Amino acid sequence: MIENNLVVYNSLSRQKEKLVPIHAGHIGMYVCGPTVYNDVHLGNCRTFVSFDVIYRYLLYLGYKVRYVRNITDVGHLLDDGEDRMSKGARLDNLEPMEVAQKYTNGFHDMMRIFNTLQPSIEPRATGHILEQIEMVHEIIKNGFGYERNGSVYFDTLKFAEKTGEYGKLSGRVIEELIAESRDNLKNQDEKKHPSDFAIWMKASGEHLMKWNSPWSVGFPGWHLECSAMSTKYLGNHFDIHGGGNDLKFPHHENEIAQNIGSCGCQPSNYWLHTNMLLMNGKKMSKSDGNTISPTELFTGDSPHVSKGYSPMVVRFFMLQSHYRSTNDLTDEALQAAEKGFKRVMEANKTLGSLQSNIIENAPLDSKINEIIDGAYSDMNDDFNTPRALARLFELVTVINSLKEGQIALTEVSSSCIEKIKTSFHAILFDILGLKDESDTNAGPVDGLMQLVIELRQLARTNKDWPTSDKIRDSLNELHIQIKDGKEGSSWNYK
RNA sequence: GGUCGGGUGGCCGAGCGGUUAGGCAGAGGUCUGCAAAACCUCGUACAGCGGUUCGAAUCCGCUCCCGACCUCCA
Repeated sequence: MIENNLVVYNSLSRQKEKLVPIHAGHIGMYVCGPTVYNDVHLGNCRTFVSFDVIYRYLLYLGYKVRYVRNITDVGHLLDDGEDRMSKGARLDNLEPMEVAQKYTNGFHDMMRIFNTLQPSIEPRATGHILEQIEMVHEIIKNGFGYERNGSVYFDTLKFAEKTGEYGKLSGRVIEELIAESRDNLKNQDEKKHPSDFAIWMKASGEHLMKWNSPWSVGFPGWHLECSAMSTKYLGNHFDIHGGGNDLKFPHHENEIAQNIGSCGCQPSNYWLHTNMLLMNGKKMSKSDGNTISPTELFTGDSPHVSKGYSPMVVRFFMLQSHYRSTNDLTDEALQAAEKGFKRVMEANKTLGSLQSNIIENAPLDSKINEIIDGAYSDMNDDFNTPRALARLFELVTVINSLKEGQIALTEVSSSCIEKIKTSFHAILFDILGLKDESDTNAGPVDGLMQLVIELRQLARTNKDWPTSDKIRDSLNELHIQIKDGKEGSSWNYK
């Protein structure tokens, strides 16, 4: 039995709740993955990085987590009724599955670049057509679905009347949906009610992706795959369901309707929603052009940034805001994140070489323990990464002070230093999922730099300042910074 | 128009009844051959107007701005 003090904000109840797993020690988590008809954009990345931290923290607490994140490769309609996959295929002159594979690969590459852990299961919508058809059966059997010309619709009005569940998550009232629903939707005339949505759609002749079903040759509705796949791999009722804020309605609302409509139970206890990534104050969005691709951000090839920022700097930047807050991406903010990130990573290196002779009960121990415990409390409070990071920066000051002698080594016990090492590492790498990008330069560079530093030190000892400064300045031009400390010099990439 | 969420110091961003958030930038200092790095100190803040309270950035009301969803989006 794992004890936790974890509190999460549940979108369903609109308040923070203690996380109590259905099965002690186990957590089932479903996160809506990407629709693979285009390159992933940064907004997707922010959401998946957020859930990556959530996943990592649950693992850190000791839970056995089944993390399911789907790939939607069918059923996602455009305004004109064309399937996204089919449209992608037509434009690129490819098989629909070729499109799906191409962008799935790209998505996976980007997830790796952002250092996210892979989900336990990554099911594809097209691999679960049978399960979806089965769910349509159940919904019809329970009286919440009706067929029109080979398509099947979910009867939202009847569902709302019978269960009172429709609209709870997104705060919508069915009468308002009647009044406000647009009438330019596909097959509007087939629906009994404007807010009804397709769970199975009959395919037109030229439609590329289609399957046989009792109702027609067609394809499943957009929301259905998540209901079917979460049920298949996590059961009728699981712990956490996550996704971007913009999926609350209609996607998640309809998902809930389908799950309750087919098996009678609310699929998930806790609904977690990430907020949007903004750029210059506006939602970053594929459709309105206010966007920068991850690659452009890394290379700096975009009018929105003055230079490139590394993946870990971007990840760090994202973690400096809370997942439920909007995060405004600006060049200035990224520069600040870059400096902060490097400072933390440098401190981590410094930490490795710190030693203390005092075994226990040194004067600063309790203060340091407070900072560390505080960081874990922050994570327990709905995964408050910006606060946890703030504590880490307090530790950075302690670490640097110990190194430079502003704090005497006798003021901190060796066991406390060990605790700093353990916690710093756990939070930074295991939980927040950051990594030190400068570590990748193994090979002869370290040895070379040692030699250069020794030669420069020789020059300095001889008061040969021109030589000493030439070495420093030339290295600087190569983006290598020399840092002269009390115990000799060290270096790092700028 | 409906629903929801915001407006915090130069920028980003936590907090959400009494405590220094933190990062970056800026000012002064320590250290240094000089510089950088590091450390120390400092500054200016809670959109506006009322109210509740011993006490409000934090609660209530009004006003003004901004954003999201309502239509594909993480």
